[in-house]
Parts: sequence; structure tokens; C-alpha cells
Amino acid sequence: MRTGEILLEEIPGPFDLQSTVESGQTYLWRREDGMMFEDSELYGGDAWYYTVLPASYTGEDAEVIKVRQLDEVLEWRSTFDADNALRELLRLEDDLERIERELPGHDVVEQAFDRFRGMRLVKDPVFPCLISFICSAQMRVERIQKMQEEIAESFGSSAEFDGETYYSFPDPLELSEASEDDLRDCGLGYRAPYVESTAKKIASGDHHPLDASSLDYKEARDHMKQFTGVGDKVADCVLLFSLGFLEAVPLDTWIRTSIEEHFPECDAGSYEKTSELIRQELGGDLAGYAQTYVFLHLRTS
DNA sequence: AGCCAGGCAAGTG
DNA sequence: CACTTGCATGGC
Repeated sequence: MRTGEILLEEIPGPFDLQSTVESGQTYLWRREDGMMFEDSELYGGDAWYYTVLPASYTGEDAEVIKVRQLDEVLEWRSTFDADNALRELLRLEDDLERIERELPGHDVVEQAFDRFRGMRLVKDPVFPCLISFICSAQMRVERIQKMQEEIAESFGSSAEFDGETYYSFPDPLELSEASEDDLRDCGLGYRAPYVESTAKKIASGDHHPLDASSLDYKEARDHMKQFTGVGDKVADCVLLFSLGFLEAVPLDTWIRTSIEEHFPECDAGSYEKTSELIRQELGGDLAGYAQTYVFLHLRTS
């Protein structure tokens, strides 16, 4: 077992672990005591969170990372040296002070920043991110997380840590062995065939979601939409929460409602046009940051 | 009991 | 294109 600390005064701007991993932008982290936002709101505590990286992330084994935030440090324990991985997964290099400064001043955005100061975007491993957002259609956050747990336990590989067994999210090849019925048993409902098709497409080597990284934003979105179960909204989520396209603004039900209330002039009907208008309104290259703050603010108020 | 949840695919006009 | 419909599941 390895352990370590990341000094928070050494990263640019504030950081808040709870709002980052419980914000609904990732379904791949768990609080060790099983509680989440809905139970505790912002409790300001020092709970341990964990995630299990798939083997494809390091190229070797599945790795368990546990992390908690104390006053001025991020303390971690892991099956491997998790320092670099944590900095990447939690986007600790983002200059959050500059980002907040550069975003245009709108009441709802500023309220969200005040309430969840230190929330950062995440950078999830791309395959679990893609599958989890395919599962997210017409589903509540808590249930999406549960579906990912079921998938991991059924098809992922196990890792021992602290005397307990953890399951990583399966790699494409592992998940490609799942039948539609297997996936329905994980509670996916009508999303099961979408996940089956996408896993098999990636496992066959035809298309990989990572290939979108080298494209510009709009091409990247089209690339993602080749996968069954991926439309405009899910494509934007994967680009934003895994591939670092910070200009992506997923238009979900919460954001659409918010646009009607606060930015009616941006409501252009189609996803494409509305997305482009709200992106400009929310700060262009960093609009995804503003989107995620507003989403969290609205979803929990 | 009925409604709804971070939508999407497939089918029309 | 823009618009409609069906879709599994579980919590409230």
C-alpha cells in the first residue's frame, strides 16, 4: 500500500473534494460510508472517498484510490502511487481562481460559485465515463451510480485493498462479453442494448472514444455520436467530463429550465443553436465550468 | 396510482 | 430538419 499527501496551498485556487465528486458530473466515485449529498448536503467533513481505476488506465492492473480532504491537505491511500492520477482525475492543475475571474458575471453563476467554492471538473477515464452517461438517460443520479456498481461487480476485475475486494469498471473487452439480458440484470432497462452495442464496437477496434481527443470540438462531438446511445447531450458530457473539452455545455433538463428562466434569448429551439448561444453567454472556452456549477446549484436547491 | 428522472433511436410530415 | 413516440426501472 502507498500513501501520500497533496498540499492544497500548492495548487492554483481552491479545492473542495465533496462537491467535486458528488456533483453529479461523475458516477465513478463513492463515499466510504455510503452517504452522498442527498443525505448530508455540504457537511464539511473529512470522509474518505474511493474510486477504482480500470486496468486500461495504467496499462497494468486495476488500482484502488482512497482520498480524503483535511484542512490543507488531500490525503490518499492506494494500491499504487496515485499522486499523478489524482491530479489528473480531479483536475488539480486547473487555475480555478483565474477561471472564476474570467467567467462572465451572471447572478445564477455567481451564486453557484459562492455555494460550491472549490468544485472542480473531473477527468474520468473515458470508457467508464461514456458508458455511465449512456446509462444516465432519464435516470436519477443515485440510480446511475448504482447501475455502474452493478456493471463493475458483474463484469469488472477485482482488486484487493485494505483486506477488502473492490471491483473496477470493466474494460471494453470485458464488457463486450455481456449480453443484453446480462445488462438488463444490472438494471439498465432500455439502455442495455445501447451499452451492449457501444462496448462491442469499441472492443472490436473500429472506433475508440479517445480518438475524439485529437479533433476539434464539433468534430469530437460527431465522433462520440457514432456510438449507440450517444446523442448531443451525452456526447457533450463525455467531452467535458473525460476529454477536457471545457467549452462543451451539456443541455440537460436542469440547464434547459435555467436557460428559460435566466437566459431566454439563448433558447433557439434546436440543441445545436441553443448550445452555441449559451456557450458564448457562459464564457466560451470555459463555459462547461459554469454549466457544471449551475447544474449542481439547481439540482440541489 | 401516477409521475418523473442529466435522453435517445426510430419513425413521420 | 423539426416534431412525436416508445422505452425499463424504481422512488416518491
